[in-house]
Amino acid sequence: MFRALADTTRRDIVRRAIDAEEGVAELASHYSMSFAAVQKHVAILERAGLVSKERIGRRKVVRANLEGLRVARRLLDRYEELWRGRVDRMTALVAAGTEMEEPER
Amino acid sequence: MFRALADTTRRDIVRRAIDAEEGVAELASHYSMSFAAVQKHVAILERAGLVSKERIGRRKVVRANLEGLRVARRLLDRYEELWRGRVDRMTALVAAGTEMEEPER
DNA sequence: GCCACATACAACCGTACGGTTGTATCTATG
DNA sequence: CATAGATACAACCGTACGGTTGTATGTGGC
Repeated sequence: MFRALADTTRRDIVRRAIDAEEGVAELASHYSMSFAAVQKHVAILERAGLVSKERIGRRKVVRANLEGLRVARRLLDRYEELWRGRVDRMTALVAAGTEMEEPER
Repeated sequence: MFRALADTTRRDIVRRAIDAEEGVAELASHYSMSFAAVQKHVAILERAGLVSKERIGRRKVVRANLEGLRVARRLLDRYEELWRGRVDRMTALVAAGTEMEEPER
């Protein structure tokens, strides 16, 4: 998931896939790399659940997957929760009047 | 940034860095790889602004950087904004009674 | 059915990445 | 100040990744 988002081109594809309804070839036209390269990127994004393809005529339109993006965001949210949890625990510790046995080291 | 989060070990280090106050060596003890490898991971996370080190005695304690994590989350939020913007534009389009020239083909 | 278009996939290539070991630096402690 | 502890850094290695070209598959138009 994060691995899929790690590549600049792929993040840009996701961006385009959000509001455009482009096929793979049209997407590829925006970049200075080969069609096949772009297609591989799309495949990776698809496997990561960030994008999905729908056959329309002879094209396959690439659409961003909101739910997929939400999954990634939620993972980052978890970190913030952990952070908050840590702060809470520290606060509780202080509130309980508990001193640290080994002040620092 | 996303590249830094792309590695499993690094994400785990971030997780630990949130509530633990461990030095690089202590962090390394959790993983089955060499000390140097873990240190390189920490260096990458540091360059990405996700983590910072503070000298305490002869150790360097690794702490997660909340602001860094927020940056990543905000980037993902932007995608959702784009998505919403797209929906809004479509709604506006429909509201304006504008028909698509090429319905779908 | 045939041709052109759009996508898929395989084979290959250079390079960056995750890992190793070895050596240097810095700091506390005896 | 010598030594052990903790971190930094450089050189090297295998492999996965981003890119290429070439060929196959599938769909629409004539």
